[in-house]
Amino acid sequence: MRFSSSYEPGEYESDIYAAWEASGIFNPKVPTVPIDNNSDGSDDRVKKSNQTFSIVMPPPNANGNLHIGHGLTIALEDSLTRYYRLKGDSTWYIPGADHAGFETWVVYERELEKQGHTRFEYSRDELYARVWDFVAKQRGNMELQLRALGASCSWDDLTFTLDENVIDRVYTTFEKMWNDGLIYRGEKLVNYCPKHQTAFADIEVEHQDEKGTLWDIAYQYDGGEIIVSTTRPETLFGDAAVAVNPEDKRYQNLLGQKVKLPLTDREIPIIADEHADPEFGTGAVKITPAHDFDDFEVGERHNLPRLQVIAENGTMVNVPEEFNGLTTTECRKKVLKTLKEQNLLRGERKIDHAVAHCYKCGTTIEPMLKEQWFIDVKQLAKLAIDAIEQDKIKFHPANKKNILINYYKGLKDWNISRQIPWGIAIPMFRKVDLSATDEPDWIFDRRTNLQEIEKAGVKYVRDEDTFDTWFSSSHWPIVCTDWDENNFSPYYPLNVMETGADILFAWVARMIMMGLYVTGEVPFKEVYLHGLVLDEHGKKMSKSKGNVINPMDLVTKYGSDAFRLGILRGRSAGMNQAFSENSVIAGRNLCNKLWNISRLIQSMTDETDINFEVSETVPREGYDPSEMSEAHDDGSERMGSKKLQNNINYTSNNMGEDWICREINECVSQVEKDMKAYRFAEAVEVLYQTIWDKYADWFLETQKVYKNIPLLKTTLETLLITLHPFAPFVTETIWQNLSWTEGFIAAAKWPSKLKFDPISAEEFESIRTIVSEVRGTLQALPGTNNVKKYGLLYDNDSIVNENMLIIKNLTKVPSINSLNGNPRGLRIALANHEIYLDVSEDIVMEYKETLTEKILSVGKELDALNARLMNPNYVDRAPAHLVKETRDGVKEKESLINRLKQQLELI
RNA sequence: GGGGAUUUAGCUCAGUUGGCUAGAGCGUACGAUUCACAUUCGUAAGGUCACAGGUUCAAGCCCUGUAAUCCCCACCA
Repeated sequence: MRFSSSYEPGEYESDIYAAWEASGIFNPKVPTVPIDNNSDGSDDRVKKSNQTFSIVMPPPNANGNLHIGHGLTIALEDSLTRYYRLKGDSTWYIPGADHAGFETWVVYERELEKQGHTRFEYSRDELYARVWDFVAKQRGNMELQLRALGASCSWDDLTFTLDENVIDRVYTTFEKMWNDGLIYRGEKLVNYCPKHQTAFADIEVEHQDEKGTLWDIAYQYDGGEIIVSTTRPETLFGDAAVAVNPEDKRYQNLLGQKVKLPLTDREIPIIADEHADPEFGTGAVKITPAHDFDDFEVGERHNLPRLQVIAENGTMVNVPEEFNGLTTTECRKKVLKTLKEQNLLRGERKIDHAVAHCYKCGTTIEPMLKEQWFIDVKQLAKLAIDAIEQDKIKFHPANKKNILINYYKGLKDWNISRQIPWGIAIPMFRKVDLSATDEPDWIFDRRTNLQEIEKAGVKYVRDEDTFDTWFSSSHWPIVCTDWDENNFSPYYPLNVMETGADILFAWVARMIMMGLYVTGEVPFKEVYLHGLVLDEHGKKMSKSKGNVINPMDLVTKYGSDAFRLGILRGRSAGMNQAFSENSVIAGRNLCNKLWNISRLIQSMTDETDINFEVSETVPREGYDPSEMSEAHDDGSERMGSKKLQNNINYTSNNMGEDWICREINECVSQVEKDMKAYRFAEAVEVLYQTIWDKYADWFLETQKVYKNIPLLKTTLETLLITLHPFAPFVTETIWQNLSWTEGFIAAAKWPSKLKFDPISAEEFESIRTIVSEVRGTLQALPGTNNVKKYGLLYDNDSIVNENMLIIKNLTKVPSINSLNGNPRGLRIALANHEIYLDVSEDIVMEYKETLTEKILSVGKELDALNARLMNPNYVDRAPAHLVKETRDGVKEKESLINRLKQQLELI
């Protein structure tokens, strides 16, 4: 016996993974043109394979640990990959690791702080080298965790986001964009975090509603004043105008009037602009083009000067002496105090307003005037919109299609500069010698390892900034599949892009634009987006709430398969859904069930081999999967219940065999459909039910009476292979332990359909009905331990007669005997067979009430069916097969009621 | 302000082009127990499918409206 009595995943998983990895089955095969695959019936998969299946892993942070979202990602992606591998496709699941520019930088900077240093003590190149070492030391954890989760990816092809080929590709794109005029350097307001001292894309900023104060300040002029409302009095030093709405009657006469900026000697004009909302505050608003996004636009419309008054470290500059160098908070206090003293502060009120925060440290984002590199996104967005509107990419869930199109339509130019050292250097060099007027101010050059280059005798220095990580990430499908302009790649576009719905805009949207721009093709044919994994109460997981579930803990506790099965259950595309340990326990139980099923079948096989040497005489050829085909409707080739020779115990006609073949076929088809439609939870569900409720609880119980070893083997193999994509470890472990299987299940062939006799299969249903009703009736009878008390009687019923042993085993009744004479006891009415529970009249009397209730409930069902038939519109308009179904139903219910009534009369 | 979702059993969710007599897992109750598995087996209870209208022979599903919950985008001087 090779199997221990329960499945202990920890004992096998790492060895199994190591064996897979060493075997090379995770590496992609070279796809080839199909060569006449019918003539010789050749089974060589590589030769036949002309299909590719490619998928990339959204690269986890190279120096981080996997969280629950990664666990879901891997469960989804690896199930797909393994499924298509079993289907015979050349599969390529490409793993990745992310330098995670800003994330890692934040961690590193904290590390520096702990050591009592700051980033400003080092040059950009020194910092880059230091972070590289830091990451190298941390790296590897997450790769081990990916293996523990069973990710069947091609490790030789792991791509790191700072690999040379990635940087090369990014520079090539940047150069192309530069030459195409899609890149420009602009002085714009950017979201700036004074703590991290870097700019952010709009998407990286988090808005939060906060209580704030709105102050009214008087801006005076000769003979009058205008009251402006502001939440940011400290920025008044940068004011360039006061704006009022052109429609606002109150201020018509003031347009063009110059007012004196408080606390200064400067004069600014009152202008008309729609930005000013007459309903808000006093209807007059101060315009600070250098420190507010709206004001920046107003400034552009009216050609106002942009005066910077807040420096990059968050302190005041270009302001009167007494305010200079103060932080914004200090400055606000002082400004308010001074205004009050000068009697210019006219009121204040509390308001709710949204404030932008750094998504990492929570510091208030300061809109800052900076020169940055921007991508003009109009053309790129159009490429993407066109492709999506032409359905070149299919979305799961489907509603993301329009959401994405809307996003592209409102997309603003993309700031790709970041002021952090940890990232890909921007390959642009600035002219130092401004007297060389004929030369361009900026030139593109790949030599970013140099700080300074010389071209045509002119010196240029490298831009210190690095790329936004999303700029390089947007090339991910291109770089992972080794696509290039000359050779393309048979794996590009990817079959599917699987990632979190939360980065639809940040990543998916940009990959689509970039893929189309660089290759002319969409980067993937389908997109599957998963939602957030919430805690068991449907709340977001967070460290502060303490409800974070670590996937690796669950893997250790219950096994990788249990985790995968658990996290896939009850999950559908794009939805944020709850997750609890219970679902993992259910998965673990399934693995254990399968383990014990296999243990039983192996022991049956061993026993047969020893006692009867059946393996020599069994008509095994009938079950060779390679020769299996669709079942014949006429049942002419009935393989499921083929009798075994040379063994008196086995000369049976077990209809459960045909039935299980039918059910397994149905299950396999359903899994195929579900995988095509990305319905992972449904695929797992149907497998769960087939394996447990049908195979173990019914079929195997019949096999304890009549063994059909070849069929047991075939059906077990079929179920193992079909479950393998979702539970790779336990299926492989079993496969390796079974005495008759060869190779890796991970590289096995997807099962073909089993042959069976549909009539037998259907007849087995009535056995199931009999058994269920006997069980139910026994439970409902008064007293306990009824199972042992009462036998069954049958009258002239061939189905019961032929399946007596099976019924006996399934119901556990002590005896089944032919009824001699008049019927007695309690009739098992549902299945319409002549079968009775041999109970005394007293017991039957006590059952009377139950029987009456049953008649009533069936009567209700009958009434409902009849009511439908009484409706002439139904009979006329509903499809014929439904009407027939209803009529058959009526007959069935009527005869059931009759049988029940007869029973009642007998009492 | 713009957009997207969700609402079905105590909990978490299925329910695909309308055919439903609405399912599953967990939980609950009752019963079982040597011979694959207590990580087990059997049986059962549990639902006005959020609400109100409409379309249809037929609505959990389609249409209109309402309510609640959640998410995204933009903006809030």
